[in-house]
Amino acid sequence: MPELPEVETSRRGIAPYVEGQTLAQFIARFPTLRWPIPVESIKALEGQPIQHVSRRGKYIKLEFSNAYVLLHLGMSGNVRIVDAKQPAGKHDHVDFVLSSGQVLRLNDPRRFGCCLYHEGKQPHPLLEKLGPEPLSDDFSEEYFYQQSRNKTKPVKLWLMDSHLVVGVGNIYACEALHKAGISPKKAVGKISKKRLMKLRYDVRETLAQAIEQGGTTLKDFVNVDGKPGYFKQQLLVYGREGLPCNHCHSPIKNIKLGNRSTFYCPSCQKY
DNA sequence: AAAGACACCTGGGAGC
DNA sequence: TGCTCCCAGGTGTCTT
Repeated sequence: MPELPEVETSRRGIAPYVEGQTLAQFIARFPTLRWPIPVESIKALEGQPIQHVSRRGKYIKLEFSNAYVLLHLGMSGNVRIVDAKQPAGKHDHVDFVLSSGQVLRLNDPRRFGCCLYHEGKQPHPLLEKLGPEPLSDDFSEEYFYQQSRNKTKPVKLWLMDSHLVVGVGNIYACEALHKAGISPKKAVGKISKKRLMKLRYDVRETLAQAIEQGGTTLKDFVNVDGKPGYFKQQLLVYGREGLPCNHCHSPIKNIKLGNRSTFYCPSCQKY
């Protein structure tokens, strides 16, 4: 489900209900998501306030005074704020019961997400090697250009590598490349500086617009209010195989790149 | 060093 | 109706 805009939408949705609340109780109904849930460590945080809900890439951090809980939504996860009396449904694996009587509830059918504990000065190992935030100044023109040189990877796979930049998943990689008019197969090292700068701009614009729209709902993504994201209406290529390109009316193609579906317009994105 | 394959897991839809 | 097969918003790890 979630790329950066969906995670940010989730973060913004839960923050007002969670920040400043004390963790009254931690409940894990399933022992393992992608990795085992460190139940004892997180339970030890009971009684402490959750000071801040932040985000790094596609990870959500629930920050306590001296530790944080790291959540990832994987492919199918979502977080909701529900009343404590609401019975847990299938795949409602984790509850953070709050002093308000509400619950931050993590649902993740495929269990590709995670719920981890971390303390100490160093960042969690999973966060350590992440590239810059795409909407931050660290994601600079110079950085983007320098990283691209002498690389033979198809540009789409390069864009989706979280060591380069975080948060760009399959949907937004396809969309940004379409806006930039670049073939997803093109070796990134062979793309001119001018076209790369356009791509960098389009990555940022696509993500920013999707955040504004509350993310993309393909199937079942909902924000904390239970509402879908509205960016799907603006998708230019993703999921539009065979339909006419909005720009040139050629049929959109779907090819496999790195084993992921890749939608593009073979006419607008020839090179 | 870098690219590619594979792994993890459930559910929905297509086709028979 | 029900079976099988394929596909899905991610990403760490192992193999070439």
